[in-house]
Amino acid sequence: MNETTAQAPIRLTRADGSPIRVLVVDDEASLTDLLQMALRYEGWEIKTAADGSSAIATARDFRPDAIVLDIMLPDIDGLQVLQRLRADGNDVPVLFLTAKDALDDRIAGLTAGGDDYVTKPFSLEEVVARLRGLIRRSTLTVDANESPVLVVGDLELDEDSHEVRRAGRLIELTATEFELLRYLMRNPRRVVSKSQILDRVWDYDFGGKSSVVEIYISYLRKKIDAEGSPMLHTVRGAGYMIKPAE
Amino acid sequence: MNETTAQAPIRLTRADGSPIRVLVVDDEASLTDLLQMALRYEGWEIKTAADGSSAIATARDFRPDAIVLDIMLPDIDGLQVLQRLRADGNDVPVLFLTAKDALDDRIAGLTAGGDDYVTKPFSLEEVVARLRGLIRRSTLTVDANESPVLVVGDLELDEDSHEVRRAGRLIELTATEFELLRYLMRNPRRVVSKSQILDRVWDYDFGGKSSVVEIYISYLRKKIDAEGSPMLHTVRGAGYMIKPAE
DNA sequence: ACGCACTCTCAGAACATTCATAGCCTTCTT
DNA sequence: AAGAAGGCTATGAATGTTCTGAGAGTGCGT
Repeated sequence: MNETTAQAPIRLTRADGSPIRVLVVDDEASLTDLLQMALRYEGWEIKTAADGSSAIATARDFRPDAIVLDIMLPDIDGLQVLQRLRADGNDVPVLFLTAKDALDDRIAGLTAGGDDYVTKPFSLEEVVARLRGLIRRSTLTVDANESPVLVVGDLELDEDSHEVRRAGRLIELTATEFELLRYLMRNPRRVVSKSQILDRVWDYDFGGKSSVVEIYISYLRKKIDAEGSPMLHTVRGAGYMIKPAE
Repeated sequence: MNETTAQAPIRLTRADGSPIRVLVVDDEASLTDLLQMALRYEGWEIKTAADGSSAIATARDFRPDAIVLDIMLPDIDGLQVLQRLRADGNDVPVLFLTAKDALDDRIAGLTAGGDDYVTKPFSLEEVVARLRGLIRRSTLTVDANESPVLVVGDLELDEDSHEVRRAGRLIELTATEFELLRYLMRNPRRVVSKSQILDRVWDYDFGGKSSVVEIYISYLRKKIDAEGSPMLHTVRGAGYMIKPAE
């Protein structure tokens, strides 16, 4: 039979099957709303906080599996929030949000502890991918059969090495092509609209036309569907879909 | 199966599989925090102490597999802490931290006793490597299949002798090149970002640009990938990755 | 004190990526 | 069958990223 049909929706869970819990901390409501929606859609349980002290309190009660934490907060600095958590003996992995220009010194040393960061503006796919990576690597929460490799038919995408192979042959993708393909492969046999793609794969402040998606689908086709039967399908008036070649 | 996912993170454990325990002793909280984060990420269990007397007490209770011990402590000198431990019959290996200028003969003699030291400021890779070495050599704790030789394809790096060979041919590396290569080889087939590299391989007080990493990658390529197919890969916008040549 | 090896900055070259525009093609509707 | 709508892709400009050569500064050993 076709082993790709057995592929359940890719849904990271705790070892006991209960949903992943994530705490989102940012003082801009529009951002927490956006992240909350996106992460809920992953099947995760989300709580939000708008400042450092309530973040610390919520981290204690809610016991999240990961925290998304803006560096710039109205009361306590995000990095100090991290210190307080660690002083409490809380090992939860943290994904920091930071403005691209405010970078450098403050972030220094963070990734060495297994934490990570993304710069604003980000794409939701990127945040979700980083969170999945952090959670997968954290010792707290592990669903053992969770792998960094997405498979659809003879197409494989490795999130750790960033390698993509079709029928075993290595394919070079640019960063955007990679994220687009990852998104499609996380939704196999499901039509996703151009606006869904734009909302997930492009930065949230992207101001361009939705025809970029067409362009990038075209790039992907040249690389993925170059030989062999096509896996990338246009559903006219609806969007795009990936599925194993017949 | 996909053999690229089979590669487990290199994780030293005790003979019974339980996590390595390390006691970190330093009066600067920022340093113990940094080490704690980094060593936890190795999968180890960490306790910290800020002075000599609590270090001695914790060493008794916690029974660590190794101790990281600053020489300069508010109450008892680090070397005296060592003496007291040994007087107690505790053979735990010790990694001393010392300022570069405070290097004295007494410290130099330590390595003869099976202990070791690093000078501040250090890189986390160096501390972790020294600790791994100490633990590996200590009779207490051994996972038998733990070897000082990292192997990726036909590339070998010996952490004991500091020898690096590609296809059997000896390659001379500078200290920084060696640490960078070691870090990459400890994360084979995984993209590591420039900030991750900077955080792990460069001293914690390094204030420069992340473009040093590009330069050292370039040095490594000239030596490692000089002939034969390349093993060091740039993943544009993401970082670098090492993997066996195809 | 000298020379050598090493580390790191700078600046420009080389290269890759992103995205808009525009014309062509395909499919749908009437 | 014609027109309209939607989709595809070649071209190229602007931008962003990485590589590399030249050289300054540092520290080490002799």
